[in-house]
Amino acid sequence: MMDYDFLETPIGRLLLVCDEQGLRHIEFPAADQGDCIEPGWRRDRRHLGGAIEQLKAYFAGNLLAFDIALAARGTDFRKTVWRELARIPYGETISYGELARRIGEPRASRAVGAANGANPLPIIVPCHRVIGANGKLTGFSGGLPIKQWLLDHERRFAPQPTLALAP
Amino acid sequence: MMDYDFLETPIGRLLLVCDEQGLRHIEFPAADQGDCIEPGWRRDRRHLGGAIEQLKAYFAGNLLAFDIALAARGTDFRKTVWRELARIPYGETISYGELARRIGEPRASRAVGAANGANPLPIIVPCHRVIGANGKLTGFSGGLPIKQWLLDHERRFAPQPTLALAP
DNA sequence: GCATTGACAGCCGAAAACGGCGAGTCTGTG
DNA sequence: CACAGACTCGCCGTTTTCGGCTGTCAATGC
Repeated sequence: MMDYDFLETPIGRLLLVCDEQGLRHIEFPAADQGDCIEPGWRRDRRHLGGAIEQLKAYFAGNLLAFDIALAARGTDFRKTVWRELARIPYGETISYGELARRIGEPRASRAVGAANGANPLPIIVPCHRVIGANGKLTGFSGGLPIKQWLLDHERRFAPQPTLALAP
Repeated sequence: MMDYDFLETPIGRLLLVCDEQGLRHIEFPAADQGDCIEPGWRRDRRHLGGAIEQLKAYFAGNLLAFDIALAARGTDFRKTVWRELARIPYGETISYGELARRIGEPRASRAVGAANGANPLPIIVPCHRVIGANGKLTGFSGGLPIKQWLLDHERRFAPQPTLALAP
């Protein structure tokens, strides 16, 4: 049984989908003109409450780490990549190659890019924190402007490490 | 001498045909607009009693294996396939390729599909328990919805193996 | 009559194409 | 010389494509 509902955010309307096990899918319906809603789903936010609350807090700048049940489907490799994505702290960015190294596949940077593109839970699984080795943004399911917006937003609210200047 | 009669079931009206040796034919007359009845046949359920009783029990969920005389006509290859079909247990499914392997013709999966399509005794010879290797249903003489119905029905009444979970 | 062909309720493996990359090279500018 | 941009090539997982293998029947062509 799949439930869904929408959430209005500063970057547009989000479609959230979940089943009994957790959140399955987040989409930017503006990107696709279609509704992306399949027959058999029901509009019901009872099981989406936690996700909606945390996303609201995230966009308000009050939440640095999500904690909800996720139920993303994918191959083993992709799940490994997504798990590693979740370990990148709020406000930080790394390169595709660095992520490849972190999962022990130092030459799989390109496959990491593909796995990033297949991430079904953008924002919550922070694929936007991965950028090119040269600093360029290079791609995002919701469009590069949204990726930039998310990074700016996080840079604004990230806890600044106390500056330790030499006297 | 051929006898026939009809039977009302949850999936529609069935036409049953038999001769002295056993059941010859089962049809979904709704699918074809014609009556499928040939001149010379007589409407008489004396020799169909066993089949009708067992089909009723099957649809009530009280019968897991048929036991009636069958007189299906076909080539040797088809009869081999149909015999193998009858060995698939209630509530289980296998792929066309798996059935081909079981009859010792590992590369004849496509021919198995054709033989399935020529099965004159659907439901009793359970061609509905054969599905694509990817899990899709792909075809059934009475229409895919009925195939799905039969599989759901059997999954509901199949004896569940006791779950042996690690403590 | 008899051979040929094509269409089916499929499957499997190999090969190729395709990305939200990266490191290195080359080239044209100031 | 420093440097940005275009280009090449190797790398990797995933998806798509493709050919070949089957029995039967109906439709062809001879």
